[in-house]
Amino acid sequence: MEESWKTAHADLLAALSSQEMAGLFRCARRRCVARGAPVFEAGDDAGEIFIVSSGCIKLYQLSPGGKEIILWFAFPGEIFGVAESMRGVPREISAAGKIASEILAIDRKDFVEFLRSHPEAALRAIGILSARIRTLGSSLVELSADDVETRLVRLLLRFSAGSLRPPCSASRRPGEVCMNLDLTRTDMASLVGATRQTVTTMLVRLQRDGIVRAVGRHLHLPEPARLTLMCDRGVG
Amino acid sequence: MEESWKTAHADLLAALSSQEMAGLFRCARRRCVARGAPVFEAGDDAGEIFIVSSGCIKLYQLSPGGKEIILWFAFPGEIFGVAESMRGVPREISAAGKIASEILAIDRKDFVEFLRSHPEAALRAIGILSARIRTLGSSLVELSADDVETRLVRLLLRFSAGSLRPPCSASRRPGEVCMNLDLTRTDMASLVGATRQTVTTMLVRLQRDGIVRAVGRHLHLPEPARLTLMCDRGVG
DNA sequence: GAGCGGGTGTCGGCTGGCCGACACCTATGT
DNA sequence: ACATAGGTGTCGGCCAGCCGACACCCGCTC
Repeated sequence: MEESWKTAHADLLAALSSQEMAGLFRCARRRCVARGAPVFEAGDDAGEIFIVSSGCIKLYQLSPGGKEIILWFAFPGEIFGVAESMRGVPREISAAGKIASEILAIDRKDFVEFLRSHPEAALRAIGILSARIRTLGSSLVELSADDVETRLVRLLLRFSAGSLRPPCSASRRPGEVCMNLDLTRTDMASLVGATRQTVTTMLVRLQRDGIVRAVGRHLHLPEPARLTLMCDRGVG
Repeated sequence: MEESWKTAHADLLAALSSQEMAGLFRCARRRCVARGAPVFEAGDDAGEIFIVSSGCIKLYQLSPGGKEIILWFAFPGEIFGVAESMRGVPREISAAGKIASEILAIDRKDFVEFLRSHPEAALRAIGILSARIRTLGSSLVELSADDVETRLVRLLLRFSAGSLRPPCSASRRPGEVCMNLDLTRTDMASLVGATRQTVTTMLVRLQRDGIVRAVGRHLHLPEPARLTLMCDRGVG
């Protein structure tokens, strides 16, 4: 019954029979990715697409100035590396393991052939890409309209809401949600388009106000509803 | 021979036989959109997807604070309104005519059926969405890494490079490109994530430096190469 | 246990770009 | 001819957030 670890991006395989899935996986190569190790980098040939089987992959892009901007994380079940691959252009973004991970690599031509012969899967893929477009679009809007605090709060909500992983075992008060993907402040800064220092300061303030609670190495949100409220105020 | 008016987003129909295209268009309703008139708005039911047949449609999103952020423009041949429609959720963005336009509306279920029965078209659609993902991703990176001037220059290049429309008839010096989609300063500001005033100031400076040239109501870029250079400097 | 590297908290100075305000200039319709 | 509306140029005040710098803390390896 606990299906909620899946994200909106993840359901490519859901519509397939186990037989079809096996067909796709037959041409997949299993690959290990160490923490911090690159899967691909900007400029590489985009000959493969990937599926995360365990761990977490960081997708990021370097600005011309060398600053690293994290676009999103790919969790187990999600596909990544699709955009450039399906257009036949070199990689524009980079991917690396956030933690030690295991992924499946599939040749572009195999994947294309698979989509061609499985229209349902192609429609799924369209749905996944659509979701990603909306995520990016909204990030864009946030970035140019909200201040850092709001963006940060939204980030916290996003990464706890879906409960991408099982919640931590630490004591939780009723209603409290757990953000157990432990991001460094630098990661958060890079996700939110701010500096490490600013993020630190904001988080300290949020803790002081009882809006977030530090539990061991990660964070809890005692009153998610209050945070949601914080984000939506704007016009009034 | 002059095919270059098409954009990367536009080639959904390219792979189809004229017969297949006719099949798709049979279930399309032709619709006129006045300048400034809405096609759909955030919150609406996303029951249709659209194809621009003439004119130009502005796709934008309102921030909670009411600020309008332009995500992109859809030009003749391009499809829009796909993302929400393919996921079965209400519209999150809004669309309105930038100028008087004509569009085709297709019911979601007809479009899905079409994709299901035309795998090539589905693959095309995936390519189009992929391109859009990359565009949005890059905008995100720019927005959080570059200053307003750089972003503005990049915008000018983007909208002149593809020569989305035939160049203007005014005299052009050799090598000079024409940006004949006349955006207001406010539009540019909203595309670039800045205020109208800042954009104005920047543009005046760029004109003073001979980097852009005002021709009647729109702009020319005498030395596009120099602009490209401006954007790429960063690390060095 | 010394040394080191990566993550964190904090401070002050500086500034890009936001905000509000105002004057001007062209269309457009009446 | 006038009015109204939308687009443009410019100014000064102001502040959120950037930048550089430094001190601390923890876990790691040699």
